[in-house]
Amino acid sequence: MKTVLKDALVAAKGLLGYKLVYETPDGRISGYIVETEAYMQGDPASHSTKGRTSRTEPMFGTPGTIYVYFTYGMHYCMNIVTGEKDHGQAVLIRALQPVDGIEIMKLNRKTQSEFKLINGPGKLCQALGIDKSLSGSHIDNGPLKLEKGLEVVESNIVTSTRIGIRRAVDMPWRFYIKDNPYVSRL
DNA sequence: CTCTGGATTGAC
DNA sequence: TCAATCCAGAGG
Repeated sequence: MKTVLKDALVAAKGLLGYKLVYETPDGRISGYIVETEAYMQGDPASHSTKGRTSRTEPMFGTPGTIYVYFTYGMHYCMNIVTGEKDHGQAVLIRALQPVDGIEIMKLNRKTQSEFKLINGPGKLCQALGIDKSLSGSHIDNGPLKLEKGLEVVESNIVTSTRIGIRRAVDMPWRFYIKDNPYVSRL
């Protein structure tokens, strides 16, 4: 795990196929990571680019720290911090292929379609029931964990530009599993 | 304190 | 194509 989180670009690709697991009082919710985006140190599109603030403080923590932020007045998005402590790098988890707790997620998301359950960063947090309170926790000692999942070979990874950002729009730092029906979009 | 805009989503 | 909805961050 340590090597996977060595750097945001390495992690964004390397985390594809990993199983993201969330232990809740109602049961285990999990899914395979199928889509990610890297936010680098000094990246104009990253929340960390302007330095430490109360919101982005977790981004400067040790690799494996969870960073959750609230946006557009209604959505949470979840990241896993990578790289060295104090570098401010992270990987945005954009989509999962549902594995455990599918019924719970359908209730959380108010939809029956398994394909629209977690095919976007805001939907991911809604499906799992994640909010800001998890920001700053760590995958090694919190309710949110990573486990080995699918094997994904380099030739099955598609690279593209990131979605929804205004700055650094040309950086090819979004990655997803080729032909996977659970990604947010092609 | 006020103002602006956003790593989104779902409805039209 | 666009409104919903509210907080972080910047500026006064």
